[in-house]
Amino acid sequence: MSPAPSRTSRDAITIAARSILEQDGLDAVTMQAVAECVGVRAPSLYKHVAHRDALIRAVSDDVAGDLAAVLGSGRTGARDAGRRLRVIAERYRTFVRRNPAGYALLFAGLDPGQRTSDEALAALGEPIVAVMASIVGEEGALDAARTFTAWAHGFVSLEVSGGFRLGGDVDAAYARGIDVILSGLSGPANPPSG
Amino acid sequence: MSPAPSRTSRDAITIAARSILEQDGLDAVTMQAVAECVGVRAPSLYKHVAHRDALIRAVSDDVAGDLAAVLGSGRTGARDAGRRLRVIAERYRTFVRRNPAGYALLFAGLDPGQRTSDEALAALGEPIVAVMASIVGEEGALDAARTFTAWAHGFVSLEVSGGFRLGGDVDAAYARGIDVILSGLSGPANPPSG
DNA sequence: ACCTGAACACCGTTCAAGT
DNA sequence: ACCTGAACACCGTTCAAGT
Repeated sequence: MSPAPSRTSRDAITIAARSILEQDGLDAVTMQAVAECVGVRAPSLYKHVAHRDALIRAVSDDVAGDLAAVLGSGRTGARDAGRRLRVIAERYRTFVRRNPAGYALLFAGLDPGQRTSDEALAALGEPIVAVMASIVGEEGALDAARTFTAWAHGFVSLEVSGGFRLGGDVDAAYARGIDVILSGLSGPANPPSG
Repeated sequence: MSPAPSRTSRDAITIAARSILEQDGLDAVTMQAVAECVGVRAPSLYKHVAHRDALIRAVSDDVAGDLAAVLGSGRTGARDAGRRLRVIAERYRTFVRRNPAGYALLFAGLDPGQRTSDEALAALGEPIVAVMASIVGEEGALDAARTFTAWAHGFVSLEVSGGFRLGGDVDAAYARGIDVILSGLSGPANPPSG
């Protein structure tokens, strides 16, 4: 009935771009490649996304949403806070290893308008802050969450980008790192008065 | 005497590229922009670098060398190991904040041939492993260095890419993070038997 | 109202021709 | 032996013309 119903959608375009990104890298996410993937010509994409940067941003938000869902799900699983933190850490690492290029996108864009939105970032940090509150108390939760997040982000980033090339048991090093941080957070340097 | 002495050099080209990178981002590091910066036309660059990727790689190695020099210099400065680690951590953060785009380059290239060389990486980690050896002993040094490096890399990466948008005292959070890790490394989870 | 081919500016890279 | 203009393939983006 309508003169020309859309042959594709913003969602389909975003999914296609994300798939190409993980398979062949950011440079391969070409307007032409994405267009071919959804069965259309490149200029048609501009009916659904403003420009390539906006498309990359959409992919970035998509990844952030998935990660937040993974981290926030099943929050009632483990009883003590230490175990909950370990569960979160494992989910975090698993997600990044499965979506390395997409995850890198979350921190790659130095220019504004392309980087992840504030709400998406807050959603990512929320479950971590919640667990930390029950470990170090409310007032130290943000600092503790930052320390944990910095370590987890740094570890998986280094792992994914090939920074751990000296072998050794990387799985064990990850588990050990959680122990170090948990121990340090309740150690002498971080009394509840902090 | 010689028919045509080089009007530029690989070093000058690398320095120009690095300067453009820090000022305007990776996308601005164009063969034409670099060429203009060294007073030559774009095709002439190919007498000194194989292609753009090789130039980016040269910049990356340059940055890695500078960072290694910063981290390794003056190793005899502080007496106790904890203070030495704090000094390294501060130098690390200062360097990254001064060379954000160059530092990001060290971990951006997922494709081989473009990422930092193994020797450069080893040089970066060496002073950290050395300090860790005097804190947790030889056998736990590599693991401890990885935990510290992951945290420091993660913290400054998040900071530089705008991941800490909730305000708060970021300087204090960094100092606190060092305390947490130092405390955790000598805590109950990490006895010398490790 | 969406799709398309053609066109434009730009970039990486090659190469024959200059000196 | 290095430099250059011209050329090629490719990409992002725009737009008039189709249906």
